[in-house]
Amino acid sequence: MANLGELERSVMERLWASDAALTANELRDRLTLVGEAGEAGDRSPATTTVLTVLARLERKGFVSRSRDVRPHRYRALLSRAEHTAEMMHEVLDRASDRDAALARFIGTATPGETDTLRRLLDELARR
Amino acid sequence: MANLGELERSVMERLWASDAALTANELRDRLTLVGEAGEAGDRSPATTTVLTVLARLERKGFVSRSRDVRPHRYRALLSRAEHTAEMMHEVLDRASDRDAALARFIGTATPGETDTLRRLLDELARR
DNA sequence: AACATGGTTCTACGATGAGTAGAAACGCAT
DNA sequence: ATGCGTTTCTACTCATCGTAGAACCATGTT
Repeated sequence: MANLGELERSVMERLWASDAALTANELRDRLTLVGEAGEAGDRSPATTTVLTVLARLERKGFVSRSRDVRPHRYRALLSRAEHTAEMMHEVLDRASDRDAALARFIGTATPGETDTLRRLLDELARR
Repeated sequence: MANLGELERSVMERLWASDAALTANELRDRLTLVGEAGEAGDRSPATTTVLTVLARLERKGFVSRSRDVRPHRYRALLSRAEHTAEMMHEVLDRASDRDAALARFIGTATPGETDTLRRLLDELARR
């Protein structure tokens, strides 16, 4: 799975943050590009820019589009959590020495993360 | 951390697989590009190509180079396991809802993986 | 000292991906 | 039929990456 660019990621972020499917214009309004150094106020990208990015995200399988309503509506295919988990598995699967990688992962995890993991594994066992 | 290209990844793979630091030529010998469709036999990239890639990997902080020996020797700065764990943490940190992401991660992990995780967390607690 | 030889750096080209958005085509309400 | 918002097409720029020749450099040999 190809990695996303900066604007693509921002778009996904807004889609993930919204329960409802959004239109290109709604997305444009929610997007704020970081203003250039010598500039005041942040801009938004043009609507066509957002549409281009959405088309690419659709082609890559990250968003789906409702073509039956007139301003097309877009939504993320996976939740942010699902997407993150998938990425993590992908990274892990790419490593040939999974156990060593997991050991490192646990070894460098925060206490909060290890707590969460313990709880999750317990729940899993209890079922 | 920028993601790696295909050749860059192959080079890292050989460095990870080798205990000793390698020279550009040793790496070239270990690299086998997938031969083109209408071709027989696999080729290796030119040595200069390998050197270019190594310079880029050095700039990106993935490999270190011994400049004091004449054929320079290159080695990976992180082990494959360390690198994988770092990637996983990076992905996880990028998600705003970590617990949900971890839940999905555990929910879609293989039994082997959950076993390993349990063992690791036990060890961690026992210490 | 001059040279040969292999190693390294410099430079560059082509391909691809991503941000950007105008121009053109489209669909629908009036 | 016209107009307006929406969508697609096309295209430019920039960065990255694979690729490698040309030029430069270090070292041992003659």
